[in-house]
Amino acid sequence: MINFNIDPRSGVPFYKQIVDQIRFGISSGMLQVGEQLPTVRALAVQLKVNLNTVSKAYKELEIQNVLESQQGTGTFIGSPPIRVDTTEFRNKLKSICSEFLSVISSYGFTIEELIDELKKMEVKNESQRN
Amino acid sequence: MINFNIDPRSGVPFYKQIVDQIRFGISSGMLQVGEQLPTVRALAVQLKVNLNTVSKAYKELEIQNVLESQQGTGTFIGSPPIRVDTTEFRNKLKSICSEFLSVISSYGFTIEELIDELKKMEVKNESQRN
Amino acid sequence: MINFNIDPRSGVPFYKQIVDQIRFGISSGMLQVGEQLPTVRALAVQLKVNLNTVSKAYKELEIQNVLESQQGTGTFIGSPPIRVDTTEFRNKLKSICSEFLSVISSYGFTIEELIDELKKMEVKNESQRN
Amino acid sequence: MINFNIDPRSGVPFYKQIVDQIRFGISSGMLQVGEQLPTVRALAVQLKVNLNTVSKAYKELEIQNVLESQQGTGTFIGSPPIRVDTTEFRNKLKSICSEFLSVISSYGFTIEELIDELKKMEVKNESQRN
DNA sequence: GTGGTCTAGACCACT
DNA sequence: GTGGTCTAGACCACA
Repeated sequence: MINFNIDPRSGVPFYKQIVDQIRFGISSGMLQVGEQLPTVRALAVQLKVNLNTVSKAYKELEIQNVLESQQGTGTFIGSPPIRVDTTEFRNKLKSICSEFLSVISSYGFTIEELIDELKKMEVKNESQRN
Repeated sequence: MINFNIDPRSGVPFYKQIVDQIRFGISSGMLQVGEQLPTVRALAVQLKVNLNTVSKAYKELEIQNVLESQQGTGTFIGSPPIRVDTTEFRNKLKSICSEFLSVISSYGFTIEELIDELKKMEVKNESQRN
Repeated sequence: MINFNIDPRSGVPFYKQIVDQIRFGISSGMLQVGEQLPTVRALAVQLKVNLNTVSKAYKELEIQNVLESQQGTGTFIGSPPIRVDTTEFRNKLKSICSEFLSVISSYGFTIEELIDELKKMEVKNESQRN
Repeated sequence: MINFNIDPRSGVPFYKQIVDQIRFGISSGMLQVGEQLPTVRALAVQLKVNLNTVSKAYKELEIQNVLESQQGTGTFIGSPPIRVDTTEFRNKLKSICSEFLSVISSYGFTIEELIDELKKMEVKNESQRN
């Protein structure tokens, strides 16, 4: 189960925030394979967003085989996809990092501080998983 | 001097790619305080984008006091801002990291891979600076 | 709500006139935190300027954290920033005043006339706020 | 005699900064009617700006009858113009004030603080004149 | 319907 | 030749 949460001020599209939280929930172990997600309607009410917004998020994850919908029963976590390690994929990582560094440098943080912060989070995540 | 480069397929707005590269150039030491940037026209031609797009990028950085433009003279790297270290600031780092982790995990990358990638960039910058 | 108004003969850029009026609206209490501004299209039509011009004005204020835009939703007044009171800040006020005095004196106005005019504006704002 | 001074970071055009300083010098009593100004060449060297820039400033003030040039002898302060108090003029004051308030509010200052600062400057100016 | 981005092309202001 | 502004019109992303 996830504690969903939308931040309207982050600039990240609502539907994408939902997508990200589900993906993160899975990769962090908070969401298990086969587990049922809240209904579109329930989540929309909870997050105070439009029904279409939640629907869009679920649909995107279905297309990517992260979720599985069964008519009349609900939406469930699918089995984890096999990781394909193409150069295109590695470049994606680089480009995300580059953009990210731009953001943190606009706040005056250094790469070192960033790595330190990420390491803290890494440790925290591991302890949660055990 | 920077080797500017636009990737039209990345989905990132052109003007933002320019902003990112300038920010990255400054934080990595490739661009020095007072250094002149290419003219808006020259960069527009080089990147094969419209003049306004470059102008928009320069303008954004000028508002944020990263660049300084003088009509009739050119655009230059401004002096770096003084770092104010409040708890609010540290929290900002956490929230950015958190959002960022959500993005990378949605692509299936782990925190470890991310940190490795960032360390590479850090080393690269340092060797460039010397 | 503001009664927007563009003076094409003032020499001040259109987008800047919009920026000024929004800023003034906020500091005078005419615009409240969270309040929605006219849509870019609506304001463009009303002022008979191009959509991009309004967009540019909104964007500038968004970069400065004065406004918050949500794609698909609208543009809203953001919360005011926390005031940091350094000596550097006080000096900034002096330098702005100095530059300003230079401008008004170039039109033949005296400091006294200026202060009178500012006081009128101050009073006007207070009565509007009640 | 004036201590001329150009601030490239202020955003105000160089030639306008010169114009403003001369006008302010006159209205504050630092420059007296008939007094000779530095030659175009001398001022250009002193301020490290282009010769054309100083020339443009002097020419603008000549047109407005603030300065008088005598070929071969130099440039002098002319007699003060008669103040014409049209409504157009009063509106100009209002529009300058409005723009100015926008600037100070972008730094988080209030009208009250501004008026206080201006009053201080008023007193200072008067004591200088006596 | 909302904001975001981009182009092509024009004209202006400043150095 | 430098940056600054504006228009008209197009297409995209989001709620």
